[in-house]
Amino acid sequence: MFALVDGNNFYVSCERVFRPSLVGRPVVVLSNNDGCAIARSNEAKDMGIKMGEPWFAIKHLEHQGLVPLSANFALYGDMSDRMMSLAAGLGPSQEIYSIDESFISLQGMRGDLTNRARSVRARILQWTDIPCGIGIGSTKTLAKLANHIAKTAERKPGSYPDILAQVCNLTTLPARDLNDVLQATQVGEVWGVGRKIAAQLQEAGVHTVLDLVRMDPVVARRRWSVVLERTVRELQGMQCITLDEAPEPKKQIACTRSFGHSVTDLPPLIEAVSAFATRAGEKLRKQGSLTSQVLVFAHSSPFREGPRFNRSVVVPLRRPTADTSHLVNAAVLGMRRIYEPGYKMAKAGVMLLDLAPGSVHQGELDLEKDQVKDRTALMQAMDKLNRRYGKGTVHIASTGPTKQPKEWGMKQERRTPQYTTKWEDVPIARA
DNA sequence: TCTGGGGTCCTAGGACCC
DNA sequence: TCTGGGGTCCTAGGACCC
Repeated sequence: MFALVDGNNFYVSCERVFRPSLVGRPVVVLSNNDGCAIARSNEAKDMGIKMGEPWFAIKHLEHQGLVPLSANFALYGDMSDRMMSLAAGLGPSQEIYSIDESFISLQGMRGDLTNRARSVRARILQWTDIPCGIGIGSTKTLAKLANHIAKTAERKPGSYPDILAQVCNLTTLPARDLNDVLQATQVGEVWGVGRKIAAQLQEAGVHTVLDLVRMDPVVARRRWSVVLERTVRELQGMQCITLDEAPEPKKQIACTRSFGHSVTDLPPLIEAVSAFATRAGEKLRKQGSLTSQVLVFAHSSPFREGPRFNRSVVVPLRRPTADTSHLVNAAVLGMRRIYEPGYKMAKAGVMLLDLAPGSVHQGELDLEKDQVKDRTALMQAMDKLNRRYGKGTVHIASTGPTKQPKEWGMKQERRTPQYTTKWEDVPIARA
């Protein structure tokens, strides 16, 4: 049996912790460059704002009280750590699935699990100020579904029985009530059923979750895929997806950004991919891997008129490495290769592919020992400085004096307020 | 004028090998 | 002139997730 603990409107809730005046008001958190809405408060959802909607299309709602905020990912990561450590108290093992969600195994747990979940939810709210929903089911897919019901029952009274609000335990629901709940839920709400598959299922007469539960898994596989077959079986209570406590290291690492305004010249593109390669290298060293292929891409805006540009190139490295200077060189080489004047670039990025375990100096066998030490020490020093003083404080100079991101039209990232960087610094509210 | 970023898994088809 | 069958690896693209 599994529980899924999920912070409500997570980024908005994090902002409200430090700005309580935003409680009860429509709030959106915007992506990089304030491009589009990536989190919405309930009030903002009620205004009809969709996930991912561009800011320019909803800007007029400011007159109606909509509050836009630039994202502060450092803060959200910090709040996430606190929420996760409290959620872990629900059961013996935990899988952190995303910044605001974790699955908890409830295997071997005795007693009233619904009550236990309610007290964990209350503790998270009291200690972090983050409201969350908890769903319990016999498989991860059912726990996800239960979580959806818990949040929807709270946000839209009458959509489901009130008793299921905030904490929804499907394992203790009488069969008839369970059927009612499944019938009241659209098939597209199921974890693993996206827009495309949902449309195909509707076409085939499968409208509600109840319809999907009653589908023959063999049919699901034949007409769709093994993925849908697994989903159907999970909904039927057969565990196909296991808890992943310690996720494998990433198989690829990306750093990509849209520009604040279009970029046509080569030098700013080179600076951009240099910065991306630097960031990607930090992530690479953090998980203890080496890369042997660097992919560089740039493209024009798919939303704008004009000549389209969309190119990428994979630059092989002489040997696996995690050395920022090699990554930057490869990224610059790649950008020079794909660049062509006359196009308005809207986005570029660097991806590290073909990752393998290893530390930075393993790829440097041809260097003298002292040089290896220097290299490693240099990379470590850079990582440390950047952690302490903020991303991009130090980086490899690839084209002379380095510029700040804002010169290619990007906003500086918001930083975690100093007083929230450590768990111990946070005053804990007492009952 | 203005439209996020970072991942995973699965499948089909081609290249290549014996 | 006749030209198999099976396996693996790689890549691109699609669908999904938050």
